[in-house]
Amino acid sequence: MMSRKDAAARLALTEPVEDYLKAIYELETRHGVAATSDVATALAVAPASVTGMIRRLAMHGYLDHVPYRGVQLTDDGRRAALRTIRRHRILESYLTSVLGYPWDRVHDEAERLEHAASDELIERLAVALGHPTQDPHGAPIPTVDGTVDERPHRTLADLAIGERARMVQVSDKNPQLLRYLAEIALQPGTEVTMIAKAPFGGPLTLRIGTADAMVGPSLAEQVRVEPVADARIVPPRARKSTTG
Amino acid sequence: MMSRKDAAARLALTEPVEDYLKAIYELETRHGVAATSDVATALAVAPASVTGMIRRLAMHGYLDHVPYRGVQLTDDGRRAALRTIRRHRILESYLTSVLGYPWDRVHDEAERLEHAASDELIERLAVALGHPTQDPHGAPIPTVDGTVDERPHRTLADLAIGERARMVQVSDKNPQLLRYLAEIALQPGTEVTMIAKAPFGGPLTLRIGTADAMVGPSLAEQVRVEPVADARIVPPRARKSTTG
DNA sequence: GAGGAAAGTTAGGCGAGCCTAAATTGCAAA
DNA sequence: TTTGCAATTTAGGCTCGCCTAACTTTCCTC
Repeated sequence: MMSRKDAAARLALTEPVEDYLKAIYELETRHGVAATSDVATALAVAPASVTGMIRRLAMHGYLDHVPYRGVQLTDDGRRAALRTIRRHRILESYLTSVLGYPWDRVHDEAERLEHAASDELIERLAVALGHPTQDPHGAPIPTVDGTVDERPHRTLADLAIGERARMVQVSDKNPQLLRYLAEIALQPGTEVTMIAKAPFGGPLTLRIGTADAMVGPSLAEQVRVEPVADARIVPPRARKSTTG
Repeated sequence: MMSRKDAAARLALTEPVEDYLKAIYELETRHGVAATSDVATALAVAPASVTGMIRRLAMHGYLDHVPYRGVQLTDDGRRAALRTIRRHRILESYLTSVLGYPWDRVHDEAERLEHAASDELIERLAVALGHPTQDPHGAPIPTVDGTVDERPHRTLADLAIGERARMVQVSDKNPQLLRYLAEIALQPGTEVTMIAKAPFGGPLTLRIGTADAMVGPSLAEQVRVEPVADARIVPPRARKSTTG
């Protein structure tokens, strides 16, 4: 009858606590489960530290933990995680749209601000942005009441030759990747056609606008896309000013 | 020869450390010295905790400490304090000017954000604001290289009857005071004339624009003013469109 | 089914910041 | 000059969040 502390003795949502909940949420939605060692990697912390924090989080009702078997967020845990993720993504949006940050440098800044900003600030930023639904990397922004449109996506690597798709999302955590994508003008909303795939994990050739770009398969796996219904290769000369 | 740790083992500027340096700086400039107990009060912490932190700060060269006698910031300590104060005041300016925060609610928000914001963010905000020199409460904003125009001011309570002055500054820490000042339209830049002073600590009568307001002496002591050179009571009908 | 590797947990420790209670010091008034 | 109070410091202890080292469990392979 005392496996969980009562709500009065709620665990403070300190910076580390918010980071753990967010990391666990992201691993759960991406891989179905959050392994202790994956959480440790994500937070750059020793596995033993994760076990310790998990016990504390479980004790306060943020997740269920079966030793050696795994961990599952409760509704409370998920709510707390989504609140932090909402903050992060709204901050990223504001930093890029209003303050002119390049998209490869907003992650670290948002990572720190998300713990310090009040709800009021976040909502004022959201209003200033016109209540955006996606952040600069295409990630959906959870609503205040904790719902997200987190649908599974195919990746660039999955596209068949000749298939056309719209880039929808990429992780915000790899600045080098983001800089390269900016270089080849591939960002959320951009349409892309798979031109060729070299065998045995060789490079993929993409058509982005009128230019071709070669990317490695590991990059392609990180870029999430949504196939475009009307999907044929259109020779450059046949398209006129659809974008400009 | 080892009273201070070498620069390599620099003390991390954590949130508490920045708060202590800021509080000590403010007490030093306001009262000449920073007493242990005053620091404790300012930070809502036990005096014994202050002693402990002071030892740590002294060990790392942020201040000089003579036990039982007092504390004095070094150049390093002052620099660190001013950096935090610059962040705080730029954040307050941005929150009011751009995001529409009322001036009585920016302090707490800035207090948390000042520790999380990067130098880059602060400078982008400063640029967006056109490099402001004062925050919404009239406090001077230190420059990046750590200089401030911190000149001593008279207070509203010091004004002689009939004397005219411009309101220059008020503390950002008392929301109720700030809300009342907003109510009687007294903010930095506003001109005010001392109409009457009731004896024995009684209320003071001020003329602000065309309206009169009564304020207590404790409020008047918190409002800093700068006498206006050309100082006579001007009847309302004699002034025409000097501001509009 | 038996090993062994990999994953996870427990044990024991550390520093930062905080606390209370018990000295100690300084100062001001008698 | 003494005395007593106020300010400060020391002593000892706490939690949080992290660590390494040693252990237990799981699971995969033979």
